[in-house]
Order: sequence, then C-alpha cells, then structure tokens
Amino acid sequence: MGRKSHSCEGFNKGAWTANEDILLINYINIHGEGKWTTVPCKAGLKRSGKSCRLRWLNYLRPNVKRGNFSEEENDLIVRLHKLLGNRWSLIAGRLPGRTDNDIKNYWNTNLGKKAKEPSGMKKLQAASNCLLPSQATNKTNLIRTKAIRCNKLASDPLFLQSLSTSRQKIPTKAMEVNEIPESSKVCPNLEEEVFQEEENMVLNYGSFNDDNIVAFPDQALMEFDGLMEFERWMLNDEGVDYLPHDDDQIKSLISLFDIGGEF
DNA sequence: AAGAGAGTCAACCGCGCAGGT
DNA sequence: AACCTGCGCGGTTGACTCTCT
Repeated sequence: MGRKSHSCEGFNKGAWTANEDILLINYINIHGEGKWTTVPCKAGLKRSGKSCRLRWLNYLRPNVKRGNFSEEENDLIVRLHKLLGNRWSLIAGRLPGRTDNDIKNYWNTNLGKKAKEPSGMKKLQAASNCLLPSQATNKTNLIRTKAIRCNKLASDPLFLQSLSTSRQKIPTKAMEVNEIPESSKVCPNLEEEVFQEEENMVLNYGSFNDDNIVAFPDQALMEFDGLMEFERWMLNDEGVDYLPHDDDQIKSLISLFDIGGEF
C-alpha cells in the first residue's frame, strides 16, 4: 500500500515560524479543517499535510489549554491511564482543551516516572483516591478499548437490530446530542447513560460549551465503541460471559460506565 | 561563568484503519 | 478484491531550556 505524497515537494521540517502559523490559521479560518494533504499547497506552506494537521490540533486550534495541569486533571489522567493504558487520545477526550500529545508528554515526564516508583505510585493513588492496579506493568490487564469507527453501521438496520439485545447505540461521530436520529436510539435513555459519567467526571472542567454541545462527544462515543470491543472480548463464541467480575480493572470499567456488569 | 546532564515538549515517523474507487 | 487516499494514533526524536556542579 504505497503512499503518494502530494505534489508539493521539499517540505520544511522542524519548528514552525510565526508566519507559517498565520498562513495556516488564515487558511483554516476560511476553509475549515480537513483535506490536510491539500492544505499546504493551498495555504502556501512548505509543510506536509500531517505536519499542518498536527500543528493545528496541538497548538493553533482555539481552546487548546496551555500551562500546568491542575490537580483535578492530574487525578483524572492517573485514573484513566490505569483504566485505558496509553490511549492518549481517549484520555485527552476527558480533558477538554488538552491534546493527546500534551497528556502523553505530561505522563512521560511526570506521572509515568512517579508511577514507576512504588512510593510514587502510592502518592498517585492517594491523590486519585482509587485502587492500586493489580499489575500496573502487566499490559494484559488493561482494557484495550479499541476505537472502532462505526459510521457505516450506525445506519445499518440489521446492525441496529442486532444491537437491540445489547443496549448499544452506535453514534456516527461527534454530534450534538439532539442530532442523534431517533432511529438510532436503541436505548431511549442512552444519551443520559453515555454522558452521565461525563458529567460526573468532568463537568467541572467545562465540558459543555455555550451551545450546550458536548465538547468531546467523539471520545465519549469512542469509549462506547470500546465497550463493544469489550463485549466481544468478554464473550466467547457461544456467548458465555467470561468477564472476570472480580478484577479491579473490570470493576472500574463497570462503575465508570454504570453498566452494572451487564450488557 | 561555563560546561554537562537532565528535563521538557513540539514535531516527526511509521503504522493501521475506514472509506472510496 | 485490490489498491489508493485521508486521517488519526502511539512511540520516538531532537532542539531548546533549566539546573547543577
């Protein structure tokens, strides 16, 4: 699967200049995000599309929060990392204004180091008031919530029908809560169910903007997709529940999503 | 004051997935 | 079915800054 680079050759690398930033901001303000491979040429930048995207998402985008992480953010990162592992984008979705790169760097330079030290881990646990991981270094104990895209399935009646027994809604992508079509509302109280924990955990961080749009629905929905993966993982071919309900990770996940250990 | 080492973080890279043709 | 394109993710790199000696 080869990848052709776009027609603009001789990309600049390294730190972005103020002038480049202005060009990118102006272009996106006019044309919006997306089609990153064509952005450099159209915006007059000698950068790769990936570089433009990264610069925009991690630095230039409005509402990107900079500066030190608060205690609450710190706490949330620790808890979510324990639950999700290095799923930085998912963790970032719970921290409005923070990017996955930010959190990854923060973890690697601060929390990760503390977590490696036994005493440091205890401090982190005390700060986050949560359980010690049973095997913090054992990757197999992490819930690997694979972020599946379900755009197609969301409108597939057969798939929706198959979900009727598993209480799942498959949202397509970031959207206002009230944009979710009635036909997709397999569970009538689903928005409440999905976003209740969002409210509980991060409402204090201003996760809703002025238009009452959930600021990070994408990630919330991806979490939900993760549950689908989780469900597949916990059931064998005969549908027998092999979920280790006594596992701390499982308990955490169950409580996080308020699913009562059932699907 | 200056050099060395450590820490920070923006940016790059390779890979994989989804959707389109 | 095979391939291409666009995009996003996580790991890594390297330039810059800070701190220590």
